[in-house]
Amino acid sequence: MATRTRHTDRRGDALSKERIVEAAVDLLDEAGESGLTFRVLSAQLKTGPGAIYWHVANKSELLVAATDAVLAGVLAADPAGATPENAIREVALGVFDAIDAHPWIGTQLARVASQSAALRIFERLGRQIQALGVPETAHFDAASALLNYILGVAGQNAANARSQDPGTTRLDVLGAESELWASLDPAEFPFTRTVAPQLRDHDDREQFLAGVDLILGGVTGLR
Amino acid sequence: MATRTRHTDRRGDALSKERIVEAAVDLLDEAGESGLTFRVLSAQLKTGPGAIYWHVANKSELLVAATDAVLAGVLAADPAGATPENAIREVALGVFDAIDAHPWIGTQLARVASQSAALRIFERLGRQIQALGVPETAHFDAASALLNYILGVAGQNAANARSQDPGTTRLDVLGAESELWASLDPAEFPFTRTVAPQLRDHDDREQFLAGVDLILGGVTGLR
DNA sequence: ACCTGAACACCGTTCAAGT
DNA sequence: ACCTGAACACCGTTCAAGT
Repeated sequence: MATRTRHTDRRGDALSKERIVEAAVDLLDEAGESGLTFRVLSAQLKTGPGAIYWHVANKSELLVAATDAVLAGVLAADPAGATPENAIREVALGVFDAIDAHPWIGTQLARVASQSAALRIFERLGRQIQALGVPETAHFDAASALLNYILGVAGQNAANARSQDPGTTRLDVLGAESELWASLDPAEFPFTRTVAPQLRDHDDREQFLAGVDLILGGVTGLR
Repeated sequence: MATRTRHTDRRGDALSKERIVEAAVDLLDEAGESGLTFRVLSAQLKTGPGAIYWHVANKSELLVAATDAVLAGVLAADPAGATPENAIREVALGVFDAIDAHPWIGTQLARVASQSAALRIFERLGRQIQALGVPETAHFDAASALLNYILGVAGQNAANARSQDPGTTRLDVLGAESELWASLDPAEFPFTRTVAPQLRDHDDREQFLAGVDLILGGVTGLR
């Protein structure tokens, strides 16, 4: 009745896919996407780069596993929203906030089609779409539209995070971007210039939700 | 009154940013994103890798310029749609088709926030939103939602293209994916399984348009 | 079975030297 | 002003050799 398995955890530092993924997530969070290197990662795990390949096929698989690991937590619980609309907002915001906390997830989601993480988001969204009482023929398109919108925002937020100097705040970025928009050629960019002042004090999260609501509005309009 | 400039085009092969970008686009189209290398590119241009750096700051700038070059054509003409809705569909489909022809554009658009190409798409969309007759306060959110949706699809389509073996057709991919969906755990993926049969004979382009229409439906519902 | 770490085949980028 | 191409500082990945 020994509580420990055969010989793996005599010491707690035996290599495993979980430990590798965990270390990769830490590295990505601290050093960003360019900070994840098999050399740095293996040094952190006190081993050689080759050892990682015993547990993980390649870097791409490692990134997928790291994304899954973080999003698993977010998507574990069924959304508690009282209405399907609220449940969808909840799922969307969960992904949004996860990307806010771990920007590299955004890059990963935007890059890799039909990865298990994206599939799980799709499933969650679809179930709530089914509860919305719209024609069945519209379910697939509706869930797909929501997913693609979420993945689009994911990619852009990740890009924003990547281009930010460590010191700058979200407000600095918006201010600079707003000035850039205001300085565009009025003949070529009339709309963007009109909207520039709104950029400075808009809230990314609220605008993200507004987009979700526009899609929801379109879907419920089919009833 | 010589028609040729000082000494640059004595021969037509003098290096310039345009020629470099042109060669980069060709290389990206033929060999994919991983095929674009400063060594291969400079060999194609019959020069050394260092020469490129006289005209282009780095690889990232080259990719941005290549994306801009291709999308400039797509976004040059004002959309001819009779209604704002149709004009928006036209812009969206233009981007969609450009990505279909040059998948690497999708990756680029999904990766780089506020790049000039994305800004031009945003502007085009926004102008038509203004013509839609919805409250002004909604214009920014509406244009942003459309752009993010388009960029999300862009990223996924690029990812699909990247993961495809050169031989496989779109139908092969859909067939395989449909089977994968159908084989998922019914307890965990009820919605995705329900929708799996629709995947096999659905049309990416039509589903893309359906998503645009859902957002448009949400926006016009604000009137 | 699992780990080690040197070595391979690449990258993007720099820079002294040329014209 | 513009080009050349060797060299630098990295990568991901492999693999013979160890335990």
